[in-house]
Amino acid sequence: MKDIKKKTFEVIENFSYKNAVELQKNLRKVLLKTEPIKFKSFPQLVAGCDVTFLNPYKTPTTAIASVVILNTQTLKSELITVEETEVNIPYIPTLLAFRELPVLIKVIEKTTEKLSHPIELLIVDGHGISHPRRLGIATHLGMVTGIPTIGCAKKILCGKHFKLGNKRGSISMLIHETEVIGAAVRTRTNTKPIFVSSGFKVKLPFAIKVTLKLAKYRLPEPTRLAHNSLVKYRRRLINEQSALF
DNA sequence: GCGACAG
DNA sequence: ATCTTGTCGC
Repeated sequence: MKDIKKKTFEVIENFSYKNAVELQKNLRKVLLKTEPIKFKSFPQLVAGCDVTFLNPYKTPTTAIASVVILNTQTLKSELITVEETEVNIPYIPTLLAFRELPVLIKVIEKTTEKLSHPIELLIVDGHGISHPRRLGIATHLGMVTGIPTIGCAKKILCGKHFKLGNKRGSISMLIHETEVIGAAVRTRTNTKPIFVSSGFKVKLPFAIKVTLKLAKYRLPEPTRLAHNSLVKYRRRLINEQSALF
């Protein structure tokens, strides 16, 4: 996957809409030749990641990313890593990955240095293949790092689904152009569903199973805790800055 | 042509 | 994605 990382940074460093879309289409072809992993047992540790920005409406700005390693038995975090990077690409629908990937790759590499084994499974805040070109950020990140990933988004990017039951565990397939691209999953009774999809090397049924097992609240614990850690980190950064004068 | 559009 | 108070419902 060394080549994929290189190509990704080439597009980011000389960014254009056309080149970004072209890379997604090429990665899609590679993905179709990739065999999913067979998980023999439920992983002991599952990672989750999220990104925030110092000023989300301004470009360039500072991107901050967090990875949480979660113990799936206790649902407690075992390790939290945060990293920062400058970003020059704005948010463009369907091209989110090009804005958030550099800081995510950085924080994942830092996390891996601290661990004795590679990350077995990673839940990403965003879509996997439930994307117009089937190449959302969760899929792209998995292909760059080689880590099996699951996409968990709070809103639909594309596709439709039938109504869900109101109870936790209710599911409805997300369909786009007659294809199943993911699922709307009710992780909490009487709460809006989230949208789960295969990212990299993980099949949809397992992605749904993991998501439901790790979701105490609306979002699965790995991504929820990653987001919480970023809220605290960002607040601290902003307080330090305003305390300077 | 128009609207929709993860974070 | 951020900011922001109270308010409603489980």
